[in-house]
Amino acid sequence: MFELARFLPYHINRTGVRLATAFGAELARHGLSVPMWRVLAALWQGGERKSADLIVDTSIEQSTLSRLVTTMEQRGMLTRRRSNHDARAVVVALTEEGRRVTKELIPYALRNERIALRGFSREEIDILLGMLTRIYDNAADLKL
Amino acid sequence: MFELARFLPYHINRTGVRLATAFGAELARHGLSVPMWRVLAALWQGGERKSADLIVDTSIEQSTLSRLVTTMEQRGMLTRRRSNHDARAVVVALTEEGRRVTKELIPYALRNERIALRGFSREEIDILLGMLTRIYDNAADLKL
DNA sequence: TATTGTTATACTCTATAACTATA
DNA sequence: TATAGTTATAGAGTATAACAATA
Repeated sequence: MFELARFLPYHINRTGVRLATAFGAELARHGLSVPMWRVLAALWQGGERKSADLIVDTSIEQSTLSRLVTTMEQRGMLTRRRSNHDARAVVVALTEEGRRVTKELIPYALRNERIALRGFSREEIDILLGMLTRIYDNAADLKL
Repeated sequence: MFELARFLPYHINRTGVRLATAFGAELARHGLSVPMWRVLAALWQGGERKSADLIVDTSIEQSTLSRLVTTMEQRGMLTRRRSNHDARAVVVALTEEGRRVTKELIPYALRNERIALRGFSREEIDILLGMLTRIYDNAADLKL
């Protein structure tokens, strides 16, 4: 009827916690938190995103993101400016320093991923990422 | 070099956050948090676990778990007693009320899982759970 | 001395709502 | 009126270390 060992959210959670804890320790040595890394990683491609996009990209809640961006702005990792197209929206962009620290951390992130996926074929990884995307999309229908 | 869309921790995190947020809303209507549900779910099979086991089962950090158990004990969901075999260890057990609320929540949990896994075959689910377990095991080697 | 768990502290993230500004 | 974001506040989780009890 209900077996924890076959319950998907259980497996997702424990795997996610383990990955985040390990990388979080490395991030802490660089003075960063995991949510900060998520913002940097989301900004890495393209270099800038609207706040609304960052909420989607990072799964960080709006008010948390707003203050996180303030902190990171104060530390010189990114800039915040109003959008030209819609002055209600805010565009967040990496600074040179933000790019530097992100570039410095990417090898650690990829190394951890490689270890986590040890023994997986390229094909298996594609299948896994596809499944996680399908679940993410399906879960949009879960009622709050 | 680094693509967020192909980065495993990114997919794990956003899927986990979405699942936890949706079920957390249901739990809140029962006066519970997601970590509380994790404790209940871990205790469901067998009805009791040592604190050290619960840390593994729930991925909740030791001091957080200790106070969480205190809260749940005060609310009558579970009991805490010293182990007979080793009086350093604490055994946590569901009360009748704890069993009742867990039993009440299981259908919601299973319903959410069913929606999240919509379109998946039984075979695919087995493959997915197997992959997540392999990643979890591999990730034990990540250095902190 | 080592292990299991509790408590204290400071910090971060979340949730909610009130607020500001722009549309 | 609606939308994007900020700020305020309270609550919950995390990290670390100090502490107590037991081995």
